[in-house]
Amino acid sequence: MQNKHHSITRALLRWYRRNGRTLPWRLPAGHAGNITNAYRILISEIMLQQTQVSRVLIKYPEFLKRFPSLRSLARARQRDVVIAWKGMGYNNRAVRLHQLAQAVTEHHGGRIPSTFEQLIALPGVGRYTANALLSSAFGKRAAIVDVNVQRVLSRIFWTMKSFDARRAALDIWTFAEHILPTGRVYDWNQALMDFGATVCTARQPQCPRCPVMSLCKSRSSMMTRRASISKREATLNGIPNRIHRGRIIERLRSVNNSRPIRFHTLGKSILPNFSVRHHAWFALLLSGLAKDGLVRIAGNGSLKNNRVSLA
DNA sequence: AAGTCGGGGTC
DNA sequence: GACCCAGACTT
Repeated sequence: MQNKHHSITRALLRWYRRNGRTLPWRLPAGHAGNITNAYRILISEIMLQQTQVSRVLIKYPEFLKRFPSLRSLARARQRDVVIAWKGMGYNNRAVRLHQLAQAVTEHHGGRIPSTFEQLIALPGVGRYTANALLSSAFGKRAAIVDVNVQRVLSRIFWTMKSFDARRAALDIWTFAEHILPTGRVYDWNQALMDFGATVCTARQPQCPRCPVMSLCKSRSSMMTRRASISKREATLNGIPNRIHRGRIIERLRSVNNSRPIRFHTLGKSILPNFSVRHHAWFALLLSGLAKDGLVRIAGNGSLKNNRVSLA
């Protein structure tokens, strides 16, 4: 069994050397340990949370040009960070990233910390991102489990029948740490993610191109492990509230902050037929955005005369 | 443990 | 039109 792990590790590392993607935030295979800019890795990791590589590739250079260093990011106004975040989605990430930069400036002398406990204490940094930074920015031995690793490992080591998605989600971290190679951890982590993104894909896995097919528990089972049924979200006209939230932020990006937009004007730009019956719903969205620290609501008098801007 | 949080590409 | 995505955070 131990032998099998090693065979798989060897095969995937070999595959990665030949087929790994070249990405602007990544060191080439076999070059781990070179000097890396932790800030650049950080930006990539935050951007990549629930966001495809293809989109990050577009926004990454622009953002780095706008905020070349952690200090420049920490010094910036939050709304400028949110504006620079345009097109990325999940705008809360921009707020937390800005807070992170300020926390690092204040508590760590402007240097991104390099222990798990310090990293995971930072806003917007969870178990995955903390370990990804340890592995990618600091060359430490840390396992990571993202949606790719989750899928690749569960397919290789579990059959469809034996796979319990709920249990596996918890145990996969333990398992990933168990099979983590002693050396070349950085390449191994990158290899798992590239392999999941290009061969062992979610929808139509390219098993004929797989270097470990003969060792894979799920080979020939024709399974593409389906994601769990998505839940119903709160919607208006069938459009989830979070999409409307995004549209509000997008509208506010082009609003001069010294001249906040009126509640009613903002509403009409989001919903063409905006009227009184939408007021409660719209106010709920705005208060949520305010609670997240994304917008500021200046209230004077009635609801419809409130003025809104990016925080 | 379940909900919430974007947006754009793909099939 | 549903699925997918280098997750984090709240309740």
